[in-house]
Amino acid sequence: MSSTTIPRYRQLKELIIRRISTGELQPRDRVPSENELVDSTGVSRMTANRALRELTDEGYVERVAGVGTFVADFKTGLHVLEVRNIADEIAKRGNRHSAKLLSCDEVEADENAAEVLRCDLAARLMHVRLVHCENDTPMQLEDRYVVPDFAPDFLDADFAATTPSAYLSSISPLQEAEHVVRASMPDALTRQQLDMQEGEPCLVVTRRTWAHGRPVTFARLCHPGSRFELSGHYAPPGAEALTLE
Amino acid sequence: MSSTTIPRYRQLKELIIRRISTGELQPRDRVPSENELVDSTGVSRMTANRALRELTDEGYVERVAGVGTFVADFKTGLHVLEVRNIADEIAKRGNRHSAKLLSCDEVEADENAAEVLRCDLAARLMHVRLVHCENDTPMQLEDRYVVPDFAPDFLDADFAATTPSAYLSSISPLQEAEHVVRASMPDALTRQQLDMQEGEPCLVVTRRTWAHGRPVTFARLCHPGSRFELSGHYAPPGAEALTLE
DNA sequence: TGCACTAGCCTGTATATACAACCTCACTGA
DNA sequence: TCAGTGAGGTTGTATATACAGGCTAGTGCA
Repeated sequence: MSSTTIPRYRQLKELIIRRISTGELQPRDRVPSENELVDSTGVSRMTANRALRELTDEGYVERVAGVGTFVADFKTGLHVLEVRNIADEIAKRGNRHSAKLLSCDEVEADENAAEVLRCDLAARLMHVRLVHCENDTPMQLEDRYVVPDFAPDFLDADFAATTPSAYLSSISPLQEAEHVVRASMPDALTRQQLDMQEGEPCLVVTRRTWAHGRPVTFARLCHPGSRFELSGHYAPPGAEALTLE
Repeated sequence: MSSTTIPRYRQLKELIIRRISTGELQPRDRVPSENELVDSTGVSRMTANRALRELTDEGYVERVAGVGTFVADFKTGLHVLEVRNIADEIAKRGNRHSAKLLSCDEVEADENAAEVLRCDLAARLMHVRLVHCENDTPMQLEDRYVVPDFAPDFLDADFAATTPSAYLSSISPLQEAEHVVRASMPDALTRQQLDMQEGEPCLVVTRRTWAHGRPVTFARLCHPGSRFELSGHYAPPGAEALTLE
C-alpha cells in the first residue's frame, strides 16, 4: 500500500516496534490481537500472525495462547553475552548482592564522553560510581554516565535497592548495545576499592547502550580478574534435539 | 503424524537439521525445495515454507529467490561475540596474519581434558600449540585439543595456511559453542611467547565447541592485554529503521 | 453464596490457492 | 554463431478458511 514495495507483515512489525520504542506501548502493555490488527489494518490474520510471531522471536513481545500479546519485559531483552544486571547474576548464584555508592553527581562531558554519547562538549551528564559486592566481597566497580534527557530523575534513584542498569531498563526499552572487553591492570584507587591483591589484573567491560536511536548511557565495569569471569553459550535454536541424541 | 503432537513444521526443521548435522548435507549443498518437500512429506507448501524460512533465520540454510535453498557456510555460522577466526579478524583490519607452530602431537587426556571433552581418561587427543601474529606482532597463543574421531587428519593440516579453527569449521558444521573470558597474569613462558611486558595481563578465552551433539574441541586462547580487545554489538533485528529516524 | 459450565476471545497450526519476481536453461530465429 | 525469448522451477508474499486448545468472564443453577 505504501510507496515502495515493503511487505505488509514488515510494515506491521515496524508499526508496532515504533509504538514500543516511542513509549506509547510500555512493557507488559497489551499489543493489539491478530484479529484487531486484521480489522484495523485490513491485512489477513496470517499476515498479522507472521508479524507478531517474528516480533516474538526477536524479543519484542511475548504471546500467551488464549490470553493475548504483550510488550516484553526489557530487563530480559538483551540476551547473548549481554552482561546482565550484576545483582541478578549474584542472586542467581544464591548469594547476596549489595552496592556501595561512591559518588553521584552532575559533570560536564569531557572529550571522550561527548564523542561516545554523541553530545556536546561540556554538556551536562549524570555520573555515578559504585561498588557491587557479592556477600560483601567487591565484584564490580561501576562508573557510569547517563544522558539527562533520557532519565531526568536518575540521580534520585536508590542505588542500594536498584542497580543503575535495572533502573534504566525500567524506563525504556534498550534497543542496542555495544561492548568491549579488555584485560588491564587497575590503578591504585581501583585496586583498593575492589580489594584486589597487588599484581592482579582487571577484566574491564565498557558498554554503551542505545534507546530511541541514540546512545543514552556509557558504563565502565571493572572486575577483579581472580574473582570474575564472563561466560557465554551459543546454541542454535532447535539444536536441543540434537544434543540429546 | 507422529506419536505426540509436535507441529509438522518443527518435524520438518528437525529432519533437515539432522541431515545437516550428520553430514549427509554439506555446506553449499542443495536442500530440497518447498515443492519437493510438499511431494515427499505431504505437508502444504506454506508449512514447508515456514520450516525453511525459520531455518534461514537460524542460520542453517540460505535461500535465493528463483534458485533454491542451500546449506549455509558454517564459517559464518556462529555469530554473536563468537571469537571469529583470528586470521579473518586480522585480514579485516587490513593486516597480515602469520602463525608459528610451537608443537603438534598426540597426547593422553588428563583429568581436565577428559571432563571437558567428555572422553575417557588417557584417551588419545590431538594437541596443537601455535602463536598467531598480526604483522609479526604476537596476538594470540592458541592451545587446542581435538577429539580424533572428529578430525582424523587434523595433525596433517598446514597451520601456516589454515588456522585450526578454520580447518575444523570446514569439516563439519559446529553446532554449539561455549566460552569463558577471564583476565589473568601469564606464566613466564606465555609471556615470552607473546612478547609481553612484565606486569601485563592476558585476556584469556577458553572455548569448547560441539558438533554432532558432542564436544569435539577445546581451546585456550591467550591474548596480550595491551594489544587485544573483544568487542560485540547487539542490535535487535529490524531496529535499523529506528536508529535512522 | 458458591460452584460449575459455557460463550467468546485468543493464539497455534495447517491447508489450498494465488500472484509476483527471480533465475536458469534450452530453444528459436536472424 | 549469437542474441533473444519463453517455459518451468524457485522463493516471497498474501489471503481465506479451518480446527484445536488455552484462558477468562459471566451466566445461571444449586
